[in-house]
Amino acid sequence: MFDEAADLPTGSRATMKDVASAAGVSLKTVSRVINQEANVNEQLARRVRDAVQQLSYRPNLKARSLRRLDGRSSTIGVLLEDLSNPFSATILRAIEEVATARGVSVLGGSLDESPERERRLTASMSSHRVDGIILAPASPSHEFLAPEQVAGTPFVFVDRPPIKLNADHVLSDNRDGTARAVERLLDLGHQRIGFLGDDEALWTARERYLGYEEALRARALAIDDDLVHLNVHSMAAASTLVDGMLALDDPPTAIFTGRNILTIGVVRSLRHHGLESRIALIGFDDFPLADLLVPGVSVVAQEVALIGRRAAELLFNRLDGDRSATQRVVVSTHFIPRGSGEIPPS
Amino acid sequence: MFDEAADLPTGSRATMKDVASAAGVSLKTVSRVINQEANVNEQLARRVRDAVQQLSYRPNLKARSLRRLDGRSSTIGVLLEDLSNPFSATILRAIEEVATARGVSVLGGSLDESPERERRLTASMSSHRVDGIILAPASPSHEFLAPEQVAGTPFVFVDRPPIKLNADHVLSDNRDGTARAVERLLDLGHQRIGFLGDDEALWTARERYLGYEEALRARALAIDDDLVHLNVHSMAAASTLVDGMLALDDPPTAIFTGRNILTIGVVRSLRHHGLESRIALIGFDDFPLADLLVPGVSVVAQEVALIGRRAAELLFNRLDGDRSATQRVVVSTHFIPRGSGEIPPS
DNA sequence: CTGAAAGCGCTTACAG
DNA sequence: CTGAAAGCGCTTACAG
Repeated sequence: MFDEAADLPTGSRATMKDVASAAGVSLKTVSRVINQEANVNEQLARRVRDAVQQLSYRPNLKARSLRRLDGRSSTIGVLLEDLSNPFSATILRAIEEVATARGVSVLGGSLDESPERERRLTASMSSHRVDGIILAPASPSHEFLAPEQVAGTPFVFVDRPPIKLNADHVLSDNRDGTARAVERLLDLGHQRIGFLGDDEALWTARERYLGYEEALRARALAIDDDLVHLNVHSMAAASTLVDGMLALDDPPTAIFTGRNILTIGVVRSLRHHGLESRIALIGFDDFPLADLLVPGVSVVAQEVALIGRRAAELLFNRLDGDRSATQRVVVSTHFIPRGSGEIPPS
Repeated sequence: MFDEAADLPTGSRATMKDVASAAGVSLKTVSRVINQEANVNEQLARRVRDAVQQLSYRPNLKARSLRRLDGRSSTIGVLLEDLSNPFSATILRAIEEVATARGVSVLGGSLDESPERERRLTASMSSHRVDGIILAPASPSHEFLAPEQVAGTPFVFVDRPPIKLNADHVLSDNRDGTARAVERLLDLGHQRIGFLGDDEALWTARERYLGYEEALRARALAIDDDLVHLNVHSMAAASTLVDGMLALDDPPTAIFTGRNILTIGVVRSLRHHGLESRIALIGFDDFPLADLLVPGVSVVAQEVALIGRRAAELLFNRLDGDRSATQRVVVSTHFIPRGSGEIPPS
């Protein structure tokens, strides 16, 4: 079983030099065969390939990229919020698809909304000399990445735009998607529409709130502070806030949630009060089984995989030499009616 | 904004040599400071640190690992089924946690049940000279990895054991977990329990079926072929098969599903027939919102993050020099009662 | 405590 | 078409 590697001591790997002497040719000839350069005698090439097989030789990319003029490592860095959440996981997978097709590997990392982790992991990626970085940013300023950019590492931001840095980015149309969904509720006759949103420090949370505000303003409706809650971080907090809104003298007839865990919190509260079929609900972000709940939960869905793919395409375009102006790509959200968003005011 | 990097031409990075001349010291002194070796004059060290800052210097890990005796790249490879599915994503994240704490980066990849992709991506990891590989395998034999192992790359398998290769692995107790859940149904008085399972080629699918068989045998109950369906690949297929079982003269009073998407297919079918509160259901693998369905879906849950963590720990133990015998770690599943599994036969 | 030389495994730039 | 020498950015092994 180990015969093929018997020529080398255990624990060490064949080098190009080993292949060269096994094949009885020079180092350079092996390099030519490995890199599929033209003009190699077929007989020599054969001997080289046999030796490669024999020794289980694997070219050392670190040595290659150290010497190559372009210095490419065939690696990109992908830093997202949390690789275990479906949003980040889907983006990573979409990027991986594009990268693998080009023979490029992906170094992944989770930032957990920590600016400190963002600094540390971008520095680490930089030490690995990745060819480029795709980043769903966590920090309030990306000035610190300017030296990396100048040194030649292209950055593409996803989900949130860069701040104090000029770089390509791919975003969802958070504001428009929200405004159009809220308009639907208004069209059904709802006048009192609650809003629950995530941390105001997050660009996406602010944009979604602005979409809500925009839709109400367009109908000349005032914002009722009793119905608006920002900085809601958990499912439980969302439930509690809805409990409170339902106890108002003039409770909402519809609710819009700016994030899927908040949507689920609202579903729990409405169920608890037996109101899930009386009060309308639309959530931003789709989630699994939303269609199996009763009623099905209507959502503004993001094209998550498309966001990842576009980001990867932008990055590889830059690596292919595209020097044109920085791009902002906006990926459209789409509304999925499932029942909860189609309930009229009662 | 770019002043700090002004000393170097755009598109190039500072090297240790640049830092050395900026600080007016030798290369070796810079190396000492970067690697935090003792016995460096504090004044020189300061000058070096200033120059590092000034030039935005980042040590080049590729060059470092090329020269270092241990050859470590501070990178591990993680190849899973599909980085976008919650199971793989959770494992990846758990591994990342352990790796990051040690300053090690993670190269991730999806195998999509393709043996060819497994070969290609392990070879790619090998070319990147990762320090070790964690693998949820897709191929029917892992003999081809023996040369990599001999060359010194440790492998840890997750979710499924290695075949024709001796390597550490971390598994769930698929068989026991299933047997114990089916026993619960038997204890409730169920005699006709349907089983829906995934592709028989998958080790986990076979184990879960064996658990079902074991539980029935222990009660001297015969397996009824009309109630057992293996090689069920999709939610829709599961629904259709349940439709068929329900039309039998002697339909099942309970169903066990070997995978979460099959569980959801069964829920759909039972609902369609209005039987979700009449026929018991237990699924292998938890899924989001299982508790929000009516009735809640009882499941055999895996400790997914723990599987990832254990795998990472095994791998780093090997990298730390552990030469003891190959280990099999079995992580216990646990039953979560939510209602659907507690329905008695009618 | 500091540094000059050699070498990791490749590719580059030249010769022949 | 093939190969010997130099060098990528570091660490190692020695001197001083």
